Formats: sequence, C-alpha cells, structure tokens
Amino acid sequence: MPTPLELMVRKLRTRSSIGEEAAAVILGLPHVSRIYDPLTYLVREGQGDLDRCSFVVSGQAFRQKLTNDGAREIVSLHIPGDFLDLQQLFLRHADHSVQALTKLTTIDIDRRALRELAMTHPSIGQAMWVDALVEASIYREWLINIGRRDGVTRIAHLLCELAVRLKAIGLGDGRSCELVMTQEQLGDAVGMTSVHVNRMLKALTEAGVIERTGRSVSFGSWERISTVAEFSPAYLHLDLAENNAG
Amino acid sequence: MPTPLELMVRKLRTRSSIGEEAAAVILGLPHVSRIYDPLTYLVREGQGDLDRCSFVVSGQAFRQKLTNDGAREIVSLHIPGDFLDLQQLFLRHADHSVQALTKLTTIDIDRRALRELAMTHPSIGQAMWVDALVEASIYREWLINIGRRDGVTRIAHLLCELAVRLKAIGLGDGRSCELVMTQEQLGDAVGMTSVHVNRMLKALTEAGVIERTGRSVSFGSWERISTVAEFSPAYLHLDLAENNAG
DNA sequence: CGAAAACTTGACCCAACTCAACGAACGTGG
DNA sequence: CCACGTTCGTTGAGTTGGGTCAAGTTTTCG
Repeated sequence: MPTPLELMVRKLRTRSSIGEEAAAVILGLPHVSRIYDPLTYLVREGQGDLDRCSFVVSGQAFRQKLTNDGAREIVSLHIPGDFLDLQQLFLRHADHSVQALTKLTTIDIDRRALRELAMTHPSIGQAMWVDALVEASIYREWLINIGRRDGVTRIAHLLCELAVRLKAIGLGDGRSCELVMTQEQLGDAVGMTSVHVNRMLKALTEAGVIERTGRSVSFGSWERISTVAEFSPAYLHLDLAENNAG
Repeated sequence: MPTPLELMVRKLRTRSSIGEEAAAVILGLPHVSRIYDPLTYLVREGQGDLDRCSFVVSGQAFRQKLTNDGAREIVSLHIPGDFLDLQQLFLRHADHSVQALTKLTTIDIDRRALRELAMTHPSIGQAMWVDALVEASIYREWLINIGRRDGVTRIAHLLCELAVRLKAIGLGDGRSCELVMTQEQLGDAVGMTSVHVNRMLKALTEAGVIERTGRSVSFGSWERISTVAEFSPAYLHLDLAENNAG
C-alpha cells in the first residue's frame, strides 16, 4: 500500500524518468488529503482562483460539460495516479466541472509549490508535461471514437482503455474492468443514450466478447475485444522508453 | 507584416505575459522556414524521432486520425500562430497525423532549443503550458460538440470558433470566416457526412443565420449565430488577465 | 476549354433516440 | 433486519436525425 506521494512517483515513472533525488523531493511535498463523497463537485465550470492541484489517490472522478438544454458530456475519466487539473496551474477559470464518480481520495498540492517544483527539477516538469500531453492524446482518441465509430465499437473501446489504464497503475489484470459508472454515465462518456449503452453491452455479451456480473465486465479474450474495439494502446504512450527522450 | 518570430511573440502574448527580455530571446531563436503544399503530411501517425517543433506562420493545417475502415476524424484545426506538436517536445511517437490544409508556411525550431528556452525563461515555459492547455480545452469543447449537439448547432459552433480564433490573431473581423476546408473536411471535423454538412449549411442560410459566397461565410448577427451555436468563448481562454496568474 | 473535384439535391434506409413499462438492486429509516 | 422508496438496468415499439447512394450542377484549375 503506497503512500499518496509514493503513488505519484510511481505514476510519473510509468511514462518518464524520475531520478532518486527528484523522487525524494516529491516525497517531501506538503499536501493535504481530502475525501469526497460520490458525485461531489471538486471544481465547477466557470470557477476561478483555484490555488490547489489535486492528485487522485483512490476512487475515480470525471470531467464534464453541459449543453444549454442540459445534456451532459463526460469528457474524461480519472483513476488513481491521475492529476486533476494540471490545468489549474496555468489557467484561471475552469472551462468544465470535475466531479467524484465514486468515493474519492485525493491529495491537494499548492499550485505554487508544484510550479516551483517543476521549475527547479526539470525531470519533474517534463513528467508533468508528458502527463498533460497524454491527456490531450486521450481526448483525440475519444474524438475519433465518438465522431466516427459505431455503438458497439465505442463501448468496447472505452472498456479496453479503462482496463489498460487501470492495469498500468497496478489495478486490475487488464483482462477485465470493474465498471464503476452507471450506464447513463457510460453513455455520457461516449455520446450515447443509456438505453443504447445497455443494448450495446447486451450485443457484446451475446457475441461472447465480454461477460458481465453486475457492473464488472471481463473480456473473453483480449485479442477479441481489442479487435472489435479497434483498440491500439499507442495513444496512451505507456512505453517509458518512448517518452521524454533527448 | 510581422516576421515569423514576431508573430510567435504576439501569439504568446495573447494569453500570457512575456517580458521584453524574453521576447528578445524568442526573436533570436534559430529557425528554418518551410513551405508545404496543400494536403502534404507534416507528421504521420506512428512516426517517431521528430526533432523539430513547427509553428504556423500562414495558412492552415489539421490533425487527423483514421479508423480501421478508413473513416477520418479531423481532431483539430490550426491557424497562424499555433504551435504544431508541442507534443513532439516530450513524446516520441506521433499518435496522429498532421497535414497541411492550404498552402502552409511554418518555421521549425529545434526541440532541444525550445525545451532549453522553456527552462531558462519561465515566462516562456508558462506560455507554452498555457498554449497546450488551451488546446486540451478545445478538445473538450469539440467532444461535447460532437457527442451531444445536433447538426446545425455543431456546424455553427465550428464557424464561431474559427471566426473568434482568427480574429484573436488579427485575421478576419470575427463576424465572418473564410472557410478554407471542403465540406467533406468540415464533416470530418464535426463527425458528419459531407452531404449532411451541406444540408446544415443550407439550413443555416435559409434561417438567415449565415450568408455564403463560395466558401466564405458571413454571420448576419453575432448574437444570432452564437445563440444557435451555443457558443461561449470562455473555453478559448483568450482573456490574458485570466491566465498565467500567481 | 475540358477534366476533375467540390457542391447540391432527392429518395431511401438504418443506427440510435424517445417513450414507456417493468424488474432488480440498493440504501435508508423504522 | 425488514419494508419500501428510489435509482438503475432491461426490453419493446415506434420515430427520426443523419447516413447512403446516386444523379446532376457548379467551380476550380491545368
């Protein structure tokens, strides 16, 4: 059971090189632990002057935006090891809301301290850059997913992404995922109706691609589901050797 | 007519504070000018080891991803003043392609030089952060646009965004935009068919929201189109005072 | 000036949405 | 620990926004 800051070091090291000295500095960061109930807002759209940056220790969270008629789009999901709002380091006003999906534990770090850290320790600054750029890469993948893939593929793709991301931080086996979201939330994440999500899950189940027990989903074969999903993990940039070079 | 590097300074200053000394350093950056024909690839998906970072001087470019069956999603549009591939500064492999939309002029800057610059001049590093974070914000807006808004709104929203972004760098009047894309490309950007794009443009025209002459579109009234589009420019973070604080 | 690309429009179709009903699971208070 | 209300999931029936196909028409450009 790593401490929150050990988790942070471990997470950054999945994509960047962090030396012993830099790691020690991170482990000494002042921080405040927080616990949120499900559906609590961490940040509200339009809110300004946030002086902290949160890092997910356990549980999940999501970002969302609303249309004028109240339809919701969940634009990203966050799992342990994710920074929430690196954005708040440099932009004053939130252009979206951040909400806890489950019971959520975070640590909050002062934005100035984090910026200072990024400047005095380039390897940490770079790791934060990598983190932000990977988030952008995920947005791009979600754009093509929602814009160009059909229902079954879309859902399957999200399942694959979740399984891979969870595995990358040591949660789950990469062959299944514990869906922590309702089907309505799932729908809001892929731009569909909850009813249609339900039908697509049924289709995937009947095709033998997944098995379901309650909200937990397991993949019959990774080969199979990743084919159906058109899933290729390159966009997650998980290969350390590939990042942060030169 | 600003030089390319003057344009870069001006662009960074639209969202961040850059002092005189930092500006002078930017103006002294070694760079190589390049000219691309329309539809030339600047970066191909999967490509690695890019050691340069491009900055758009004139013309437009876009990023795209393809599905297995060849459908295309244009995930972002880039106009003069945009950095292409800040990503390449820190990630080794491209997860998408970058292509010239029109005849395109860029300057290329060595990635090490740019990274060095970001480290030695924190205000420049911060401006680059802001730039990358705003790009992410645009991705989020496109996600809700494609995932949750109907055809007319989607198209109108893209028109509004283009007009505002162009105006922000001193191109166009914010009340119209010269569409440089074909309707098929427009469709790929909003997740629709070219046929449907055509019908939506027709609907907007018939409703008196826009007027068209060839590919140039002008807005009857900003009030009107921004309402139809559900467009609010907050996500572009154009207010300097709001960014880069503390 | 002619060929190719882009745009436009109509007819038809289907994936996904809406509406509605019901069953299952879950949380809460008595 | 059970009762019961509420949220979540499931399924059917009918509708529709946007896709497909195809045939012109206009524009662009060599």
